[in-house]
Amino acid sequence: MRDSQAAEARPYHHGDLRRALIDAASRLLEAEGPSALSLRAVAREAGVSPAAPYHHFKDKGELLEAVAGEGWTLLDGAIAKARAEAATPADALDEIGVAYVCFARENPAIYRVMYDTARDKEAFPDGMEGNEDSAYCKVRDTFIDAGANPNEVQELELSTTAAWCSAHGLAEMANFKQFQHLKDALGGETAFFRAVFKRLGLAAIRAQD
Amino acid sequence: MRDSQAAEARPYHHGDLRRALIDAASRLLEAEGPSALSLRAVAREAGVSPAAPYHHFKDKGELLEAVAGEGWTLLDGAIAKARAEAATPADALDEIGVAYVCFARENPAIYRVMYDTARDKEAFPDGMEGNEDSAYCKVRDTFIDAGANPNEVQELELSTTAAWCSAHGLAEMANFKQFQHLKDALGGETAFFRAVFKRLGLAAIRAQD
DNA sequence: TGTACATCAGTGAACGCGCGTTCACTGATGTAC
DNA sequence: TGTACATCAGTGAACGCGCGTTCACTGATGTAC
Repeated sequence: MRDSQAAEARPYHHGDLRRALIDAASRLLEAEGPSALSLRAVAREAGVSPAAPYHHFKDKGELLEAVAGEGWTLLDGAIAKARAEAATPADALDEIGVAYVCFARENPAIYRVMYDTARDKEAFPDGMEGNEDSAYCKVRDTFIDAGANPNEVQELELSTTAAWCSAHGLAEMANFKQFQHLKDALGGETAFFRAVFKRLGLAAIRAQD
Repeated sequence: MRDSQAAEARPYHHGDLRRALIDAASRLLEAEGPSALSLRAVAREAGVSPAAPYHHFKDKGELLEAVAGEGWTLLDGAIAKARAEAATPADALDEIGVAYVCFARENPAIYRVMYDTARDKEAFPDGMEGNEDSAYCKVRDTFIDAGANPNEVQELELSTTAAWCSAHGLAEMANFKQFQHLKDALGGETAFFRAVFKRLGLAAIRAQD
């Protein structure tokens, strides 16, 4: 207990500083917001000298990418869960959307970092493209489950894109004051998200095929 | 021509420094990206001392808000134009979306600032709420033009929200590499945007009423 | 029309700050023999 | 099992930097008389 930061008497060698730095960054992000995130602050939060992170990350950007990657993994999980628990494939489309927006609401700063780094790279993270386990492919496959023709690849991609963009847009505006009365009228934030997706009629999209 | 920055021999009193600072900020944003935007850089770009902006803006935040406000005005205009030029009200819903995303594509950094400040305030800019001329209201009224029941206020708001969120989402992801093959297949970026909105079936939403 | 003076809109130097990163270093660990 | 030594993962001081903002100032403008 000789160190004010760490609960345990921290050994000279940390054990898993990489992990600890990512966690510290996540904590700081949610507590102070993205603009407050400096490498020095992360090191401070992890109870380590400002130079220590350089043994685990090339630079600040690489740490941020790691945080974003962690976020995408969590989001993948939330989407998979929503899909698995939905009563019908058509429901699953809405419920995946709800889960997506809820994730963004619960981790707003990490969500922001996820998209900031994605925008910088002008691409979804690697996992989304070739990876059949990616969240993007899960959404696409849910359209197929709901009756979309798997052979009409282009239509399928457009549907998936449309659904994904809607969810992202809603995630970014979810906290706007202008929506408060809708949330109240519908009985809560989650109900509001669900109503928007139902209104979009994602399930109806597959009927066009 | 004694000053390297300004083309004219600049008088001691600028004339309209407020305007010039907003323009300089917009220029810098698009040229260098949002992270490069400092008050000092804006003053430099405008050919003025670092302290000069403080006669026109309380602080950096107030300048950014002014830039964002300018952006919203431009976006309003683009939406009004798209609505006016569309062949039918149903088309207008798609074309407003296309115009929206194109605006974001043409002014990516300003668009980002617009939403960053909006998110910080947790609200659309003032114009969107009570103001019947706001872009948001224009979209809502286009749904009515297209056949939505103006008395079902809640449904109407949900439709407008759904459309708006879709457009924002697409705007933020428009440049992702993963969409390149769709753009190519469809014959260009604008065609891709249009296809996504058609796929969303915004016009079909009003048919549910 | 002329002049005194208040006000306005700039200047440029300075402040303290936290940042990302580098450096020479040192303590801890693990491995070859 | 012990020991020499290479390697690893930290330290903490220092670097230069650009930032937002403040300050006392000064040149330009406009207005009252």
